Amino acid sequence: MFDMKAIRENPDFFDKGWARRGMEAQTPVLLEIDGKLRALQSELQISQARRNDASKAIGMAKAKGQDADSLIAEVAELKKNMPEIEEKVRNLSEDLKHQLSRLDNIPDAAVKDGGGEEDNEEIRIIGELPSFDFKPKQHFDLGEDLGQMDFEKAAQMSGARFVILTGQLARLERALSAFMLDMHVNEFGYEEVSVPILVRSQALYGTSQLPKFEEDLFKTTSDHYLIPTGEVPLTNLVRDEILAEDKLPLRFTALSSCYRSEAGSAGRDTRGMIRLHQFQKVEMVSITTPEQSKDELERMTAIAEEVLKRLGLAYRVMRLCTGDLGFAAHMTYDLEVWLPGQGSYREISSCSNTGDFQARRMKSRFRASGEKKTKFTHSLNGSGLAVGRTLVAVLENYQNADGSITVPEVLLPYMGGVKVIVKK
RNA sequence: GGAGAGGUGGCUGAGUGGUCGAAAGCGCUCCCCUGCUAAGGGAGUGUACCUUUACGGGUACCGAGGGUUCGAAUCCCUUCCUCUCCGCCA
Repeated sequence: MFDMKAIRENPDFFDKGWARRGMEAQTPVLLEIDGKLRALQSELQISQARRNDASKAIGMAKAKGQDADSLIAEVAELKKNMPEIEEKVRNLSEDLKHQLSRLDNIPDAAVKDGGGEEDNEEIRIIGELPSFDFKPKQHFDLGEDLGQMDFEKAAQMSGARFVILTGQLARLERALSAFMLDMHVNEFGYEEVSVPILVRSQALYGTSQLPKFEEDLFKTTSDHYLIPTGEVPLTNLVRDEILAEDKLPLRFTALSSCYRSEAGSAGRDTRGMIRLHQFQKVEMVSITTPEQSKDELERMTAIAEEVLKRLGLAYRVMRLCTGDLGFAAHMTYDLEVWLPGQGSYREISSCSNTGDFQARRMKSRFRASGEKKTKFTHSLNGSGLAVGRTLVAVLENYQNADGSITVPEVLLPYMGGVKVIVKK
């Protein structure tokens, strides 16, 4: 969401930004609505001011027992046109808000122009690809052979794109979550939060999944939505807040289930745990000042990378090009982990700086001490990491010739003595 | 689910149709006084938008959205939320 005043002052900047995403110039329409709206607002305000003055005079006259009929008649006359103007103002401001809420964030200058995934920039490649003296299997074969990953039972009760983990694999998922959370909380200053999974539309509007992407969400009969990411409740923690500058940055982390309808991805990643309707994710969210957000994105990305490093997983860091950048994102780094079974890199984390884009939507502001004016905060979100996909990565990278899985060393404290996951 | 009560500024809490953006207290900021901590005195202290070179002026907002009225924090309707009791329940 953007400040209409900023658009008014520098329309070229915005049109150029949107052009980089392949969008047409938006400001002519916006400026036209805005111009009409402000003209009518001024007109309305003049009438309101006169009405207020007259009403006060009526009050005073009546208090003194004087006759006020002529004043009342004057206001009645004045008010003849007001409802019409009021309605126009209401319609125009709703229209403007609607238009603004559907416009993508402007990409950072550092983001490369591009059409899609294929144009993303490779920033760095970390870790050595593991070598096997046998043909590495994919995670679903490994999991099913271990007898602890069941897609059929899951399909029976829930349909496609669900999984059931049992035994050591269920424990491994829990271990991964706990390992990640402990790291964020104990070493990197994140506050752990336990969040609602069901939220109302306004929360999703704040983080900008709504109004444009409703089809990607699950909705309940009580008009709640299931969160597609922990970003939603974590970022909404500062909705309508005016924070003291010295409290920033705020850093939150949460483990949550995430729910996605995967509308439009029929046929993609149909096998396995890569793309499910429900998955676990450890999310990081930072609320910062405008000056801090650039560095905070690097910091957050580094923390997500640290999880992969400690797990001994090879990965690469991609900076998304304009064509692949999410709606709310100003700049995004994707972390892609190496999956030897699949023989490719797959996204396991996505860290984004949204600038003040979300903050404007949810009115999250801060004030420097002594300053009178408030400013919008910046918000960032990143996976640290997607737990389900991390489990996939561990299985494929730590598989042995006999189909067993060696537990990565950092997870041992969480595995209750289990060093190797074997068939039940 | 049933029955009630209530949502006011950073906080507590007045205010049931008229000069209320809102008393008072607390907190906070600045100043004064007091030979350092304490106490006291004075001034200021919501958000957003429009307008103005500036000083300033205007509008809206008392959970949210409608309505009544010359005039609404106050009356009416809808809705969300909170609390109490009962029921149910992890």
